Amino acid sequence: MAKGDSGNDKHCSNPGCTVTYALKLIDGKWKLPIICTLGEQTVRYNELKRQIKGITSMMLTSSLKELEECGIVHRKAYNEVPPKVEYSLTKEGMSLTPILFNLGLWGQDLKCNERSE
Amino acid sequence: MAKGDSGNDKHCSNPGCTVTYALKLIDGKWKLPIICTLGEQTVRYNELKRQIKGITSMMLTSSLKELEECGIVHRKAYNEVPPKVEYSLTKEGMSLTPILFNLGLWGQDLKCNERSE
DNA sequence: CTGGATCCAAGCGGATACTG
DNA sequence: CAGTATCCGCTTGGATCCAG
Repeated sequence: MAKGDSGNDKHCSNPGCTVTYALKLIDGKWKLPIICTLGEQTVRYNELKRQIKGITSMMLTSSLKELEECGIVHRKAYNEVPPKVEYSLTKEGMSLTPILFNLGLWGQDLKCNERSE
Repeated sequence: MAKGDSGNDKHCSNPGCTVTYALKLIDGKWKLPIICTLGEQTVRYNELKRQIKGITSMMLTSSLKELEECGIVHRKAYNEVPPKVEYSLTKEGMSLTPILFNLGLWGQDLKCNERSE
């Protein structure tokens, strides 16, 4: 609609391709695990790292930063020693959940069909 | 549930992470454009290539193959000379559309909030 | 017309070590 | 505790050429 169009976003004829934008926000190996781990709770950095098996500090930090920048995750830092930072989903982040749930149902459906090949 | 679990799919606590599976199916630069271009129609290979600006034969072919293998796209080849192959969405593919639409609405919402930063 | 094969560049993500 | 910095391999996708 405004600027920021890099050339070929005309394909997704239906919603104007905020779909592509949305998918980009949750793209990357760890975004989904982070979002799901947060859920309705407020979780500290190291607690996230502990619960999400296999993630490194770097990936956790950078993923959280991206999720924060686009408004999915809220970051609250306490000025204490030792440091304490809590992460939680924003209301926009929480509104993703039902959509992902539907997507999951759809995926489950396709998974079944796969077995009949 | 069966085999095929590569280690850490336990994160997405809600639907069991068929979400991750679903997202993987539509992952890649061209899957979405292809799905949206197909829509309700039946489109030939070269017509797809023409409508999806920037895609190469290779990416179109491989993307279509993956979409076909997972049951999103239907491929119908006519044994003719010159060759004629038509692609269309399966009913599972079409059932994705409303979900993507909701995802698009969600993305649109986040896009607006972005401007206030 | 509908692909397949090969080569190559860029980016994502992993491993490791370090810091306030 | 909560990150940062650097290096590096692997995967994704693009360019080009070839084929039935």
